[in-house]
Amino acid sequence: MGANSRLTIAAHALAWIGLYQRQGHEVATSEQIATSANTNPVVIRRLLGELRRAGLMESRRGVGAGWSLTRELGSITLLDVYEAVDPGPLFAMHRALPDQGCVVGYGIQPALQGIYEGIEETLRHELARVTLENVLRDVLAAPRY
Amino acid sequence: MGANSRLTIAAHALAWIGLYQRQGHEVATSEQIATSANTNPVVIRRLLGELRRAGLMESRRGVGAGWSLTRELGSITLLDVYEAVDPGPLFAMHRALPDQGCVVGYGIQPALQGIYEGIEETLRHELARVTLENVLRDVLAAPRY
DNA sequence: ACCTGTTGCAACCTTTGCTGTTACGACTAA
DNA sequence: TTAGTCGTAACAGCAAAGGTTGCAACAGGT
Repeated sequence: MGANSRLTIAAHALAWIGLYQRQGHEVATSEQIATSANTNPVVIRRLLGELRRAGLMESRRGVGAGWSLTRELGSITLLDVYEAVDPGPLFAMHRALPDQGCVVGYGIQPALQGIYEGIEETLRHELARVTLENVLRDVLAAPRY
Repeated sequence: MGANSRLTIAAHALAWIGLYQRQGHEVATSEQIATSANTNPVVIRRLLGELRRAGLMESRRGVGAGWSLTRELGSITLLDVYEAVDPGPLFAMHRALPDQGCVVGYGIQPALQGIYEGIEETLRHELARVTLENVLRDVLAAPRY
């Protein structure tokens, strides 16, 4: 499957910023987050831009600029992040319309539509059960050697 | 997300073959299924080949060749089909290893791994609740005009 | 023994989406 | 005015999905 890492990187960034703010800093830069996630600052800015559009973040420009959270980590769920950065359905329909003269070709899309919607609703429910606070707790619980 | 239509096309093919066999035919050809799904026979043969590897189908060659089910539609679930044609995780980790010297970079992958596994387990459970018999019933229940 | 219809499979192309990178204007604190 | 950071466009590289063509392998009918 064309699985991507957008949810992973976004969760990483949010956990990083949350921890950083807890340590007394006001804002975090895309450069700092990119270093931790081992990627390019522009990738981070693009993702955080989508989170800002969803109301989860705000950014300041100019000298001493950077990113900050608009809510506590405990009130942000993986569902909020998922919907912000990973839109679109889990399963795609046919690329070309099936043969509408065939009984199966005619009925398959409505049938699968209903089934897929139920499954995606369950997925959203699961994502909504995990907060970024939970994620950060698990992150800090990783054993160090 | 890079959603693909493999599960959709495979379910379409299975429902088509199941109905066709119920009408007294022994085998179905990739040509017939491709016509119903409005795609190329080779695409169908590739997908059905993966279902055969999973033990859900068998194929005959030569004149009068084609595809047939090895089980009743009622004993095939969407999970069987999903695992046969759509392997790999739902969410990807970072492409490059995060900074292991950073607390978040160090703990993020184990943390997300555990969370993702739970979510995928729930997804599999949901897929397992739907049989191809259910799918075919819904297909035939589509209103005709 | 040949002909015919179908699968099995390799090779290639196009499209799409994600990721990474460079570049540069916009903005703001000092 | 300067310096540091965001905002965003543009482009390249890569991978996966889907479509297409071509052909060998196979098996039933004649």
